Amino acid sequence: MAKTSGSDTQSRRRSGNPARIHGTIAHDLGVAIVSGQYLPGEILPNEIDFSERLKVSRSAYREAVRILSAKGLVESRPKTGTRVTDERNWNLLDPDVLAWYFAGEPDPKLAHGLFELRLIVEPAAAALAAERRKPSHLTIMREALMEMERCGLDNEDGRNADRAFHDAVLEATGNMPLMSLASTIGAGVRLTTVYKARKDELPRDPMPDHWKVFDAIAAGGPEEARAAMTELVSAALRDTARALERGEKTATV
Amino acid sequence: MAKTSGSDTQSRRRSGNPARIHGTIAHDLGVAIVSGQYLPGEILPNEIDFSERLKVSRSAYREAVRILSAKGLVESRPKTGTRVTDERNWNLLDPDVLAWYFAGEPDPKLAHGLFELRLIVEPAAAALAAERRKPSHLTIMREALMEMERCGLDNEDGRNADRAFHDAVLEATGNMPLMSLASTIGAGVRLTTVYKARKDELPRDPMPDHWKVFDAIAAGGPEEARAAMTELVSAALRDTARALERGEKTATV
DNA sequence: TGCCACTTAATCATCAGACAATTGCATTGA
DNA sequence: TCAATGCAATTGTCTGATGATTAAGTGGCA
Repeated sequence: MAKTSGSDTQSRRRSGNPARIHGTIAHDLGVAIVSGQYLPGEILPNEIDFSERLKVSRSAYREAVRILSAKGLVESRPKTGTRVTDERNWNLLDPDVLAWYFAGEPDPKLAHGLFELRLIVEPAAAALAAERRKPSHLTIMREALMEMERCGLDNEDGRNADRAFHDAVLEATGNMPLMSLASTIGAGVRLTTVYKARKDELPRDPMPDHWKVFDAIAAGGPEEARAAMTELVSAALRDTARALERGEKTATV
Repeated sequence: MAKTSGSDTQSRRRSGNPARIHGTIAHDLGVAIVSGQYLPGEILPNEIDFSERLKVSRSAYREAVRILSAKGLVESRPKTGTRVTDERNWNLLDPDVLAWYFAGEPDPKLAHGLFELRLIVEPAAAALAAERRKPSHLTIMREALMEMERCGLDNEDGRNADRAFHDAVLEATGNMPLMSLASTIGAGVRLTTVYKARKDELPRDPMPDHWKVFDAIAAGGPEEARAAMTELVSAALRDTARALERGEKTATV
């Protein structure tokens, strides 16, 4: 277990808040668990020993465990101790858990799973958005795309704009469960831009696809929006596929 | 804030575990928040006062707040206090949060959102399952359906079997993010059987639709499975629609 | 042998109280 | 008007003790 950097809500609150001990412990332990450093079924050292080894108070450590428990990663019982739960119980849709997954080397299998989810959800969401979007949604989408054009996808601002666009589409559906998928979809979107950052490949311009989706949503054409989004995600998957197979990755995570 | 009953992982751990104080506080506070008793932006009483009022120690109360914070419901800062976050930040895909939502009167808008999600995800999942299911998955599905037939849907066992079937379909996709949606989809499934329990309406037999899905998955026909699942969910939505509009509900939650 | 009630010890759960760190806000001064 | 400063409220962290739960062992008994 090591550093503590990360963009999850635990180790670093939403806007530059200082790291709290329970948060950093939860982050570090969470990363250790999802990366397989502690296997499901394994039992963590007891609170006293572990908190001592981590050089923190028992209460701070316990709060960290509560966080992990709330996300389904561990389960505590008297006498038995705190054990890592079966992977099936992990709440993968939790933004922090997902962030912890991608803190290290992205798992190609999970990455593929995320793309599959995008391919299922985003076209349908685009169709719904085309029917329900309000002017404010269109404004957000337009500005996000313009920001993408201005920045490009080889930097953080551009990637955030990309994610903002996809978020806005989900938001425009007015469907709360779909909106909650934003962080998951966003992780998938980010994967594209990270994997694709291989310089030796021609960086296909993603903007035309994006604008097609936007135009369809703006025009109120559900099926056109669905088709355009399908094309967009498919293209992203194609661009990423080879890198995924090889498990390759570039610097900026 | 009142009782503390519930089937979430906080107030009652997986298998008859006794309720822990931090869990019951998290449950009660969580229900109070999602039911609008505390509005987003509102600030909770400070730890000392509130824990005193709740008759629990400050540490137990703090652990409860950590749980809520991990699920995105609240945010704590020194000096400011602990405030309820914007609803957009709530992790609706978290099994506990969803359970808390439906602890009281189900919100028709949310219920509709869940059906929409089912209509998007489940047909696609059925198609994937048809391609990838293993014999073990088919066994689980078959047994779940037989259990459904044996019990009917007007009791807890039958409803659990129903959910087990839908879970198994997601499981068979081998897609981790989709599997994590099981609890969310399950909540949607449960809604059907709860809303539909109006005795004066003819209880359409749901089994043929279910068997059609099963047969298609077993036969390895993706498109047949997709179509059958679409039909199943659509029918469930139709059956539920009127009750949803009227916001009616029956006893057993 | 096989089974049940009881004991035991390990671990988490809860409590109480103190002190530290953060931070929004008022106050002050230029 | 605005920036620097100090204050006070609140959460954050620490310490140490006691209670509750429970898996596993123990012994009696049929």
